[in-house]
Amino acid sequence: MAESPIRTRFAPSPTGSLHIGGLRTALFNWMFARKHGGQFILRIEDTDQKRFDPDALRTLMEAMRWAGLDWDEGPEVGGPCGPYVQSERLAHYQRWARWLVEQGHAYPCFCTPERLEQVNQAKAARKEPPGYDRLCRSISPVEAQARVDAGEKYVVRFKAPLEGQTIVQDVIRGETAFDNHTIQDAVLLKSDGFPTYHLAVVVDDHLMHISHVMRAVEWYPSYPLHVLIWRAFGWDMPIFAHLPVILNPNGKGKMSKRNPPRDKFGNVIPVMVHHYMENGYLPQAMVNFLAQIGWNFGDDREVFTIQEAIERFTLEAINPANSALPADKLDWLNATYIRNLTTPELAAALRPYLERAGLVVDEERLLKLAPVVQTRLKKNLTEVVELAGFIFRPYEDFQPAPAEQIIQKKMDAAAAIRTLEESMTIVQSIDDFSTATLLAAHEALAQRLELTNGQVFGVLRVALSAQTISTPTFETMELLGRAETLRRLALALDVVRAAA
RNA sequence: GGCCCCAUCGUCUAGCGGUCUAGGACACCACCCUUUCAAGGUGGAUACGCGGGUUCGAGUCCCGCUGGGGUCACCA
Repeated sequence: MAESPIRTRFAPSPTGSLHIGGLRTALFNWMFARKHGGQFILRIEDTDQKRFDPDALRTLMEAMRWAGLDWDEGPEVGGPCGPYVQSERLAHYQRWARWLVEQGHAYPCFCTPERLEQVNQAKAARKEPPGYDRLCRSISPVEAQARVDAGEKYVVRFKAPLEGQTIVQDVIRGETAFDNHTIQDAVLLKSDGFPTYHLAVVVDDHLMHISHVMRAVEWYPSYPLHVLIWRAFGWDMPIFAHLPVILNPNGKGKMSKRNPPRDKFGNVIPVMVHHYMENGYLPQAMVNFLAQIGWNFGDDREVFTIQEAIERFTLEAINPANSALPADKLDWLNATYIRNLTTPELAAALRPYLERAGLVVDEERLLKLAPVVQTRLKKNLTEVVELAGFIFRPYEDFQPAPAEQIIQKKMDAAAAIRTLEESMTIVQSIDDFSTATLLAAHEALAQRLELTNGQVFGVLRVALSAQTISTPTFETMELLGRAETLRRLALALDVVRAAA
C-alpha cells in the first residue's frame, strides 16, 4: 500500500455553487495529495438527472480555482481514467451492476415506487423502521432474467447479508461494527439506467485508483454498505477518513443554504463559496481558515501559508468532532491577510468592489486610498465602499452633513465656524497640498484656537466626508484635492452658520 | 424513533496518565496610544457536561447517563 501512488479525489454533485463544507473537503483531499506528491482528481457526480444544474459545474470549478485547488485529472484537464463526469460513464456502472447480478450479489427489483411507498406506510403503521421488504430478492434468477428480457422496468438492488456484522475502518474514528440486518438492499442501478451514489462511488474509486477517500461524515451510515459492495467486487479498498461536519455558527445543525445562519446583528452568514468570493474574502484567508476547522497547524500558530500547512498535514490529526463555523475568525483572518497585502495588490483587490457599487475609480487615487483603508477593513473588502466610497462619488452629488454632526463634542457653533474659516484659509494658501503639511498646519491651528486636535480634525473630517466614521482628515483632503476640499468646507460653513 | 458518531473557555482548538493551579486564537471587557473608525500594545474574565470505576495518580483509559450531531430515497 505504501508503494502505490497517493490519489485522492473530490467528487461533488453539481447541484449549485460549492458549499463551504465541500470546499473544506476538497481542500483536505488536495493537501493530502500535494503532500505526498500524488494526484488530486476532480470527479463530477451528476447521476441525478432531476437535480441537474447546467451552471453548477462551471461555478464549482471557478470556486475551486479561486481557492487555488488545482486538479491533476478531471473536467477540462482530462486524464487517463476519464471521463470524469459520471453521466458519461454509464456503461461502466451498467456493466458492473450486471456482473454483480451474475455473481449473485445483486438482483433486479421490479417493485414500483407506489409499492415501495405502501410498504413503508405499512411499516410505519407497525412502528417498524422503514426499508425495502426484499420482495424481489426471492425471485429466481431465471424468472428475473425473463422479466428483464420482456422489457419490464426494474432497478438493481444489492443483496445485503441478513445477519452478522460488518466492521468498518476509518483513519480518524477507528473501527465501527454495524449489524448487517440494519443494512438495506440498496438500489445500485436506477430504472433509468443511471447508477446511484453507492454503486458509482465504488466503481469509480476503483477504476480511478483512488488510494485515500476523505469525505463528509454524512456518509458514515452508508459506509458499511460501501464496504460490502467493495467486498462483493473483490477489489482492494482505499483508506477512508470521514471528515467532521461544519455546523452552523450556533452549533445547531449543519450549514444549509436553504436556511442560512445569521450573525448577532442578523446578517446572513454565507454558506456558498461564491458568496465569500463576492463579499470580499481573499482566497488565502479562506483556505487558512478552512484548514483550521477539524485540523490544526500546531505551535499555536493561526496564520500560515497553504504550503506550510501541506507539510504538516496528516489524516490522523483530524479531530473527529463536528464543529460550529467560527465565522468571526474568518473575518479576523481575512482582515489579517488584507493588512499583509502590498499597496498595488490591495488596490487591485479593492477595485471590483468599488466599481460594483457604481463608482468610477481612477488608479492614482485608488493607490493613495489603499494604504489608508488597509487597517480599517475589519472583515472584508466590501467595507471600503461604506468607509471611503464618498471619495469616488460624483462631487456634484455631495450633500453636507447636518450641523450637529459637524460640531464636535464640547464645542459650540462659533468654534466650529472659526475652525472652518481658518482651515479654508490654510487650504487656500498652503504651498504643498499634502497630508503631512496639512496636518502640521492644522495642528498649529488647533493650538491657536485653543481646541483639541480631535475637535478641529473632527469638524473638518465630517465636513469633507459627511460621515462620522471615515478616512482620516488630511488624507481625505489630499484624496479630494484642494478645490473640492475648499468647496466642501464652504458648504459645511453654510450649514453650521444656518443652524447657529 | 432505529442505527451511528461526537463531547476541553461563547466559538475554533492544544492536550495522546504525572510537566494542567489546563496553553493558543477569535469574540468579549478594561487600560494605553490616538484624528473619527480601525490597527497596535498591555492586562482581564471564561472550559475539562454528570456519575461510577481502573490507577499511587485521570482532561487524558473503561462503563453508564446526559447533551449535541449525522443518517435512515430509484439525492448525493
